[in-house]
Amino acid sequence: MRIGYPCINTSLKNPNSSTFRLKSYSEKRFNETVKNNLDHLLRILHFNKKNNIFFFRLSSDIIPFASHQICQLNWKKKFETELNEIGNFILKNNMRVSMHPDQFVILNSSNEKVVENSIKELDYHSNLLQNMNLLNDAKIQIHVGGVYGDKNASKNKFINRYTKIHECLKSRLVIENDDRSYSLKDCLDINKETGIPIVFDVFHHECLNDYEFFKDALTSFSKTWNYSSDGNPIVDYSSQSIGDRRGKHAKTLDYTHFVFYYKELERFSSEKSVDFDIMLEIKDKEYSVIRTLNLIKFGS
DNA sequence: AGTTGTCAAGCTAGT
DNA sequence: ACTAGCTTGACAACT
Repeated sequence: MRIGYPCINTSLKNPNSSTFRLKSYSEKRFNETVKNNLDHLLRILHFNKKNNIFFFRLSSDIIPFASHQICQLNWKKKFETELNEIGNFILKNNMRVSMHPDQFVILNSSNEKVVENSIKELDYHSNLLQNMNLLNDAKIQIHVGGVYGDKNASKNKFINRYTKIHECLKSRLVIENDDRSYSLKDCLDINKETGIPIVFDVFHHECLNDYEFFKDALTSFSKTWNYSSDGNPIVDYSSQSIGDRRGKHAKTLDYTHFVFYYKELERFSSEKSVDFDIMLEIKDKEYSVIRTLNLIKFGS
């Protein structure tokens, strides 16, 4: 079971800008920023290795404006060396990475322009992972999208759009249950039609579920993964930030809450011979991962 | 140096 | 009607 964190490492300082405004776009700025981001990513991966962290979510901002018209540079070619080096490091160390495109990626949107932009953005994510020569276990996770007042119609829209995307992207794309619109059960309905694997977010599942037993949820979601090609089923973990609005992530690890889920996963794992990878969506990032690794190793 | 308004992109629920 | 929140605040202009 690998445990990881998303996008940012709070221990390492990034001395340069990681992105810029569209207004500030220039080839020079672009090249400097991408170079800096890739160098920094490699530093994070080294940090992770040193701390026995083998799962990490790559920021979508590594190549700024990659899917925007303004970006006409062949960054895959220009940064081939860096991309290869990062990919080799990940593969050599049996690491896994994933990505989570932001909220503007809506495959089931009723606006064709939004869909078009979404596919461009997904292509960028797919190209980035592809150019690092990563395995198909490097997933791109998105939410199902909007409801638009008719969930069934919107689910079907997702299914139709998904069937039309190209195989390379398909081999990486996965959906995640969200906390307000599409529950695990909704995702399973979509999986039945498409075969798309499901990332199971346990916190979202607390917020929105269909009263299923937790064990049944684990069984059904893990079955959507073809372990040999997709890798271990991914679980997203976070907990409620106390006193804040429902769905807001906690700033630091809720020890008891995490242990409950970890033990459930561990038990399921040994019974069914399924291994999971857990993504900790906690504001203090690698610090919480290191705490959980110590907890598992030393039991305290 | 520190503060603050704004940033490519969508959608939902809460106020 | 407006805003917080979302996987992650951070850039850039201003004081």
